[in-house]
Amino acid sequence: MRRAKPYHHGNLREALLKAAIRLIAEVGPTAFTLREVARRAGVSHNAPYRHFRDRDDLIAAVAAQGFRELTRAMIEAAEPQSDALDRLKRAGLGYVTFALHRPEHFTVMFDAPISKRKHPDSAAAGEQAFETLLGFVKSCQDAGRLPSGDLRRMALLAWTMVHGIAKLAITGRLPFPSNAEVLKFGEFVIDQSLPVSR
Amino acid sequence: MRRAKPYHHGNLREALLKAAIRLIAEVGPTAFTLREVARRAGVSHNAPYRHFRDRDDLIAAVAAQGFRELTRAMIEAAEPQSDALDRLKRAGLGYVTFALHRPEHFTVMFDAPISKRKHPDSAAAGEQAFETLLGFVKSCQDAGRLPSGDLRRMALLAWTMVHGIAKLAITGRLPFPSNAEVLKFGEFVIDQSLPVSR
DNA sequence: GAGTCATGTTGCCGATGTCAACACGCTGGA
DNA sequence: TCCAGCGTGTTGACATCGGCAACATGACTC
Repeated sequence: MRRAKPYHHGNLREALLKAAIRLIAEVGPTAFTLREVARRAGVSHNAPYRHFRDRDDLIAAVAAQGFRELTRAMIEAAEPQSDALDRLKRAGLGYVTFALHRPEHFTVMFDAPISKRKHPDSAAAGEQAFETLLGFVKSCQDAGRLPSGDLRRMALLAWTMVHGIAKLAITGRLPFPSNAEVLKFGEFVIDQSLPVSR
Repeated sequence: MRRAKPYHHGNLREALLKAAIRLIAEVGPTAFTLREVARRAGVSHNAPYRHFRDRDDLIAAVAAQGFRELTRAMIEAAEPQSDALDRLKRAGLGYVTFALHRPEHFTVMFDAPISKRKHPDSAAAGEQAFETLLGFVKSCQDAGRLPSGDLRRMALLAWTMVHGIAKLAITGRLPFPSNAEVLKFGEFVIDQSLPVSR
């Protein structure tokens, strides 16, 4: 029979990360507290320091995890489509959808002051998310669905659009009552701004 | 001869607001501290409570002030132009420029969790900023420089663009080393996405 | 079987937000 | 003219937080 409370947790790092993500979703990145995370993981207030350098380090880990999930969300959203341009659009809407479903997590990823130097893994995960979006744009160019031109610039244009919508929606600045309407607006913006030959 | 330290400050509310804005610019919205603001204004740590309900209330006041300045920045940026479309573009670039020059202040305005119910003045200032942008779009429609259509939707499109650029640039996500290049990219995005008849 | 090291714990520190009680001094009515 | 009331600022206290140091536990190695 197992001890009710073994001295060593076994997989504390994972548990802390999960608890942190849930706590941030509940109370927001500002009210988020290292000690509360420890409490929820059932360990003492100092146990987290064995796995994360400090509060910011845990937050950076949360951000990195978020970027990985965002990358997957875009890929999965594009999956069902076969046309390159449709795939790009879906990926963009997947980006917005992720932000709508996990606004606090998204906020941590983009607005928490995370030093790239001190948290290179988080930065790398962020760049991979962008590279994913860039891949979809490149596919469009290769398939002749978008004008060949400065690839990076076009990807940044797409990113600007979806990010703008996501941030405005999250902070309650868009006058749309439902996520569905936000996404409809998202489609409008994407269609409007992509330089598809018309 | 005046007392060196009169018991009553005279204009403490203004002084606190200014100190808060400067402090946020220096250390960011997260590290921002009520007590440090009081210290800089030369009053005790509890004096601010006579003018602001709590920390969030002061932050909301900072945000409101920021929105007023943003509104003015857009208007002044548009000023020199006579063509309606040029005025809209300049206003948009003014929005981005404001964000680039005062990133922490901008962050407070849009990313601090400010309750609209508890801080209606801040919300009102934010809406006025949007109404200003909307006015520029309407002028374009009236002058036939933009297709007449859903005015609000078009204004939201414009807002999405400039906000997306601003946020990405502020958080160091755009690969442009100078503000000038960010603004050049901004022009590209605006030209690309505004449905000017071509 | 003993020692070593990663992993948790307890105790402590200074700083913060906020509440309560008190101090000052302007202003207006007797 | 005086004093009472009230707006404004101060002092003191408390719980909580992030983080450091010292100690406890127990798994793995030789």
